[in-house]
Amino acid sequence: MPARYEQIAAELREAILGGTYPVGSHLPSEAALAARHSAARGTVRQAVALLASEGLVGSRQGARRVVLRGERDQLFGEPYDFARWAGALGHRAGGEVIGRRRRKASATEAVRLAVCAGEEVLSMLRLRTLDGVPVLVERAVYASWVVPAVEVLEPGCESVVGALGETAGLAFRHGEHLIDAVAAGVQEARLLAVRRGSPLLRRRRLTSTAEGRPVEWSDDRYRAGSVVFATRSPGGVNPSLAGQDGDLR
Amino acid sequence: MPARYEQIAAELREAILGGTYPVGSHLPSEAALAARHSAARGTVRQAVALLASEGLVGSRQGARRVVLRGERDQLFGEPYDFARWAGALGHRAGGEVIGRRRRKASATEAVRLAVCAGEEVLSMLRLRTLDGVPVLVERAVYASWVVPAVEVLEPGCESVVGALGETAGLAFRHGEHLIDAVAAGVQEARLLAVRRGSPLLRRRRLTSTAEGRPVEWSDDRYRAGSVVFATRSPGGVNPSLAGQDGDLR
DNA sequence: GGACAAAACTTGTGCGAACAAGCTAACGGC
DNA sequence: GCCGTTAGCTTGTTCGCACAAGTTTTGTCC
Repeated sequence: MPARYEQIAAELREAILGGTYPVGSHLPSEAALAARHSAARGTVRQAVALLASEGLVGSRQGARRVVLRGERDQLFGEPYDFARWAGALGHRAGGEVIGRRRRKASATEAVRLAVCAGEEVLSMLRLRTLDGVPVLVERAVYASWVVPAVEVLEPGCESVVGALGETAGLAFRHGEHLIDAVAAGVQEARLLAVRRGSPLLRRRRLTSTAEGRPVEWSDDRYRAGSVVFATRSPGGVNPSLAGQDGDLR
Repeated sequence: MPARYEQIAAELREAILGGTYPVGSHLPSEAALAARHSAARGTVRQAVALLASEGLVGSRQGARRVVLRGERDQLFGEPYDFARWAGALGHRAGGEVIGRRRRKASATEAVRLAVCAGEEVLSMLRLRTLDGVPVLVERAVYASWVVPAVEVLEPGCESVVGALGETAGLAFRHGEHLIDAVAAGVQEARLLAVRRGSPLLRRRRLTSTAEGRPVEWSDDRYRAGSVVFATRSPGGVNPSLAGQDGDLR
């Protein structure tokens, strides 16, 4: 059973999304909510803090909380899962594994995955499609300690992260994203059916366990025009200067 | 004076960044921190929750908190300010205003800025440079209620947001970002000194006051290779399908 | 020594109270 | 009617306590 404050948050969230509290309207006061749910004010505050972190409500000392958004945006805060994401948006995800092999970790990969340099990792190249249209080239590297669990998965498996969550009982969260634009190379142009040099949106992402242990480091390149990344700010999108490999410094 | 939990958080943050608690090490227990600062455990929990939201520490029920990062990344959570950002990274920001005029808000702009459709807004086109190299074309639109405050600023003003914060006493935070890749058009190619069709990283961003009132809606296009956007996940980067205008749905 | 069980420790959740700080609306004087 | 003051409401911060749930260490038995 979820925690009490999560229940209250879920109820409020549904009410907001369902239109009971339209955008711009005020939420009931914490005292009122506490009375309604027979909970302490602190518990209610935990609930609304959750909604605030999702960007649904805003607050100002002294004034009642205001509803800022009336629609959920897709999968906020959840770890990346292409298949689930596409499904939630009513589209059909497909794809194929172009290549999969073990090799030694590069210096950057070793740092990202917090493994020793030269340790063996699993490298995987995948093409993802949306409703049959190729939209994404994914180059993922898995940390050595999950390689056995990943290798037993059938190559056609659509969601490595999802499957690992079930078989290995691991909870994931995303750690970091580095986003920039690059020109399509020869291989990407062929796979995505675009001209060489046309713009691609690149996202390098690190998936970690809930405790912060890195699992997967991936370089994803999206065809321009196919997807838009959305983010809200407390949580912060921050430009940083690009180095040779665009690492954070 | 900042709140108690912010002081404790700041102290812990400095200790982590300063190497007192190296990456991978454990933080003292909440009880120990509470005793050291003569504060209640709840207050300490608020402090470490802040650090956790910044991605500096992780936690697991029953086990001590672990330090996840030892370096601050640039300006996390702060509202966008090109000049300040560049300065913090040791680079010289420059730029010029190409155009500035009042006009009626488009439908999208009206929605974004939460003003009535057709209301007058201030449109501004700017070229930004880093160490003399053009890196960014910025097309910003300001909500009518701040137009007077914006117009009195000299055109050479490097930081509109910063200036408004000082003159009007407004506190800002970012609301939303939409990030994708586009090909350079004729104007952008000329301004950024790249070939037409070469990849640009586009970020459309909404800046709001702390209470959630929209102030600025801007379409920023960065030359590929010049910047990388970084973000951490609780706070969420979420791909969404691209519509005609890439709006969230 | 090694495996198992218990104890000690640590974080997660929840309650209730109190005061501070800021906002709103009602009230009263002009 | 208009405006300033005031009283009441609402959120922000802090305290202290208690128990639940999970982890780590200790200790014991074989």
